[in-house]
Amino acid sequence: MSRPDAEPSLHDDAARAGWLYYVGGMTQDQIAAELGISRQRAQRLVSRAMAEGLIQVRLNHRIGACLDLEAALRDRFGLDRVRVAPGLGAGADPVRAIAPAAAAELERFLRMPEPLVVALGTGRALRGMVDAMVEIDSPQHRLVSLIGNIAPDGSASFFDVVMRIADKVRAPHYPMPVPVISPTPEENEAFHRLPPVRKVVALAEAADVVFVGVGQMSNDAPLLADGFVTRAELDEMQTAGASGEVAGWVFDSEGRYLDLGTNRRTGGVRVAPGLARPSIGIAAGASKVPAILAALKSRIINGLVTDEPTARALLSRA
Amino acid sequence: MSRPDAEPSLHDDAARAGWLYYVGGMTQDQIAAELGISRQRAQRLVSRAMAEGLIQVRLNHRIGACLDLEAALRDRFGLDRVRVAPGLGAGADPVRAIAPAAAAELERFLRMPEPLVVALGTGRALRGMVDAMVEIDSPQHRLVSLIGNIAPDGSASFFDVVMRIADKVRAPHYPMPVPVISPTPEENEAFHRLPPVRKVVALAEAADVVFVGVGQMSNDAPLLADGFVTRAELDEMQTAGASGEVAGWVFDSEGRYLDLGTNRRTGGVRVAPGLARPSIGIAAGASKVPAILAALKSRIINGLVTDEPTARALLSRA
DNA sequence: TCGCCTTATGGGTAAATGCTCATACATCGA
DNA sequence: TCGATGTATGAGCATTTACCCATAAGGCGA
Repeated sequence: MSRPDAEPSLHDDAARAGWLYYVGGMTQDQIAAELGISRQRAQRLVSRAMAEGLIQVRLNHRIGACLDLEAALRDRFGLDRVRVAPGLGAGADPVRAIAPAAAAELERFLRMPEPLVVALGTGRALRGMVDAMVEIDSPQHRLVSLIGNIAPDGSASFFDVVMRIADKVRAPHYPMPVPVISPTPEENEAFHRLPPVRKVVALAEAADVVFVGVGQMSNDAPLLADGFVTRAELDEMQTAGASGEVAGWVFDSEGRYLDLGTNRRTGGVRVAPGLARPSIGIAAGASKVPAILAALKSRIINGLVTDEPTARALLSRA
Repeated sequence: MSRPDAEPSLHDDAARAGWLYYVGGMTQDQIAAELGISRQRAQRLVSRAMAEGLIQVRLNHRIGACLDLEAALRDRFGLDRVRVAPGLGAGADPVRAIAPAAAAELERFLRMPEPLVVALGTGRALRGMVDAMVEIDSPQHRLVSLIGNIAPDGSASFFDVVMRIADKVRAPHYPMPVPVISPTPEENEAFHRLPPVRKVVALAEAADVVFVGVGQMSNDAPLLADGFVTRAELDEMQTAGASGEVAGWVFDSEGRYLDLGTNRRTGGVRVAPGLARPSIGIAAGASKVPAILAALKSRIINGLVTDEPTARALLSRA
């Protein structure tokens, strides 16, 4: 029995209510009458539509101050693509601010007709970007992960961005079937000698465009919070000048990859600095400023999506 | 640097306020505090951002497209009630797609406490609607058929919708005890002179709400397939510009009833065009597009339940 | 089957929002 | 200079929305 959606699901109702509210400009009373439900239920549906990201809001105007910051960043770091989203005020999660802009930037590439290989890192920023994306049918592209998808506890999907994007664009996708960080260099190498892994690695290295988050290596490092490195390993790398990481690979304040600590056991593909293909960093937040700065200096990334306060901080420290 | 401390334009402020409101989820009070303005000004900026399209809202859900189509149909044809169900893909029976939506629409009326007279046509679409209906005890309403229930072979129930609905709502029901199409105008008139028939006709003409299918008059006409008209009669009416039919009454491409062919011998009640009471067409399918278009033009129906591809076709031909 | 636990529902209410209006300010023309 | 005209502002108020809570409904294990 193929009956895809015979009964209007909760999502359908929520989407409809949200549409009537935000697009149709109706009050919740009117929506309740229209759908034959109570006002409270209408309110819950509308709020659910927003919470689940069924309703997407974007700013269709470049605020002058942000444009100025973009131009300044472009000048100062020789960037190809820069987007600065308005800040949301202290205390707000900067991912909320940059997600729509990041999604728009990714969609730009996905809408190109010629087939592209898009390489992706992980992290909360990329996760937010994907959530803010619309569904877009682009089966001509290939999506490849830069970073292993096997977490320390063996679970397969952490912030598995590639899978989620692939859902939305219906494009072939290639997760990196290795541990994010292996216990020993030998085990890491063993994984990377496997032919299927070599294929994915080759694909990632040949990517036409790269989207990555940027992690700080201060005490609030995502690598530590997510259990990929121990406190001792973090200490060691901090002492050696670790400033940030991209796709799990740690670099110093000049953006030079370190040859120690977990860098000897990190799986997947390191984003090569200084290449011509677009390499877009998606990152915002005061604690990430030194890391972003370093990645920009060595051109691990040559494009940036960030928010207003982060942009200001980058310029004042540069 | 390009514009040292340029005064932020009104648009900039509006965009920023709208951003903080819709993306940041702040209250207008908080925005006012953040930007150092009065709450009223914040409110005006937010509302301006929306009015000028600085803030774009879109729905990231499959039914989003359907809602857009509904709005377009409502605009284009001045309809009161429109539902567009998501298409089920080529090859699938469109009745399957629209039946749940049609049932929901009918249930809306049946749930009303005040007694209604509901007039019904026949056809596969209405049959599907009834099958998709839940049982609902509404003895306050009366259900009346628009169309005769005597088939050419003398059998009484073909797609007899009224009986089946009545089963589900346990409401009094009034079949139209005349032939769908009589052999001669005289026989038809003889039936309609009978007092019981006149009562049913009067009831149908006073209906508070009408649900009908819409039949095409191309070579795959339901009237022909079900043996109500002969091939010769169909030819004659096609030559005269027949475009579709509602409850057995044939009309041209502008929705004007023809005065020839079987229209002179059709029993039951013709749905009068342009009345205020809801008259909901339940119809989908590529071959029905010209018929639906005609019925919409002359407002034989002022409401529509259809599916996505049909909705698109209606709009592109309109 | 019963009773417990989780989840959904609708009433009530405080907070937030949108609207109207009187007023202030500025611009422009006589 | 004065007045007229148009526009922006904030106060007050009606409407709308969000949240809390008591209760009902549904699911699940004993």
